[in-house]
Amino acid sequence: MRDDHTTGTAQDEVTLGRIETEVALLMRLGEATRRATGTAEHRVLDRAAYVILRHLDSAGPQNVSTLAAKLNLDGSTVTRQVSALQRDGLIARTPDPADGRGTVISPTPAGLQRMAAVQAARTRLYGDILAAWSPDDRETLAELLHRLNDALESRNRRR
Amino acid sequence: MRDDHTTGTAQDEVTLGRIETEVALLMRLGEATRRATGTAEHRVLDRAAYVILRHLDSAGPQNVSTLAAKLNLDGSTVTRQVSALQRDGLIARTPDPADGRGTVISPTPAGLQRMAAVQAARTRLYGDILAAWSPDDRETLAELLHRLNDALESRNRRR
DNA sequence: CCCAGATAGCTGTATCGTACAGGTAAATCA
DNA sequence: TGATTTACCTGTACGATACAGCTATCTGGG
Repeated sequence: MRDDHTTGTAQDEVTLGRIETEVALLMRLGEATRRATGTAEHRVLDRAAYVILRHLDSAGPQNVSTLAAKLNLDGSTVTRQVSALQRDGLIARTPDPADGRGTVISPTPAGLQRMAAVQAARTRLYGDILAAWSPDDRETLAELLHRLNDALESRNRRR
Repeated sequence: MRDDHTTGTAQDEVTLGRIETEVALLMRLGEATRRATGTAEHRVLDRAAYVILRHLDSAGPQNVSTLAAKLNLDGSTVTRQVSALQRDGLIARTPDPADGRGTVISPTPAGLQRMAAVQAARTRLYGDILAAWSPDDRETLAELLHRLNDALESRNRRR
């Protein structure tokens, strides 16, 4: 990459460009990995379902709109995801006692179990991928990714 | 399922779990950001088109199969992406002089210009998001993401 | 108390990215 | 040269998503 861009210390521009590149690449690779890994056996839980179950697990039962807002998804999308999850017995819908329009979505034991299995498989996968890394580097990666996500999230919220 | 995995220290398991979580989150946020950012003005170039143009830019003109292999995509997918790019004047197809079955895909000036614009916008976005970060931290993030991608890629290739 | 608006969720429809199966034409090899 | 492989395209299907429009319910000002 040449120094196309003037502003700020050139070095910083370069670094930002690298980050942009690497994030784009990671998204592509992550998708490919998920596709390759999932197709085989745990086709059981596609990406959307997994994030919904994770969120329900960590944030507790909640209704569709809340879920949609948290996940940055349209309500209709979540409605459909949730329907599929219910069909598969992974979540339950109960009428919201406090609001006749709402339904509260909660994970079923089967759903939690399924989610945990996928999570464990993914964690194992990362263990495999990062086998050669030092604990320190892993720690730093986790930390920086966390901060990156925080930054992305607060920026998304701000607009 | 505690230390199913032996090798190491519970702490390491925890770190792997965090990495798994953060990567999943990043993919979701990245999608959301792209959607939010892109819709407004540079709806000009969706994700798939962008990665294709980037690849053509960095790796030079090449035919559909090569491109598909590099991008971990099915040939038919790339065929269609390329058709759309051609329709929009962003790439050109020329018959492969060395192989009558093949077509060589190359970016047009318009395509490169468009790609550079999107790339610059994204880089600017990261500059914005990471405004509060020290150059050192940015550098480390870029470096670790690069190593993570390398690891993911070689793992994908290996199977 | 009632109605006007807001909100929760669902359904219809559309788009995008992707895969797989099957076709045709060109290349290659035994 | 004929069988096989390769490169690409087309048909079809699916998953994830958005937006628009619908119904049922809630809520706040008269």
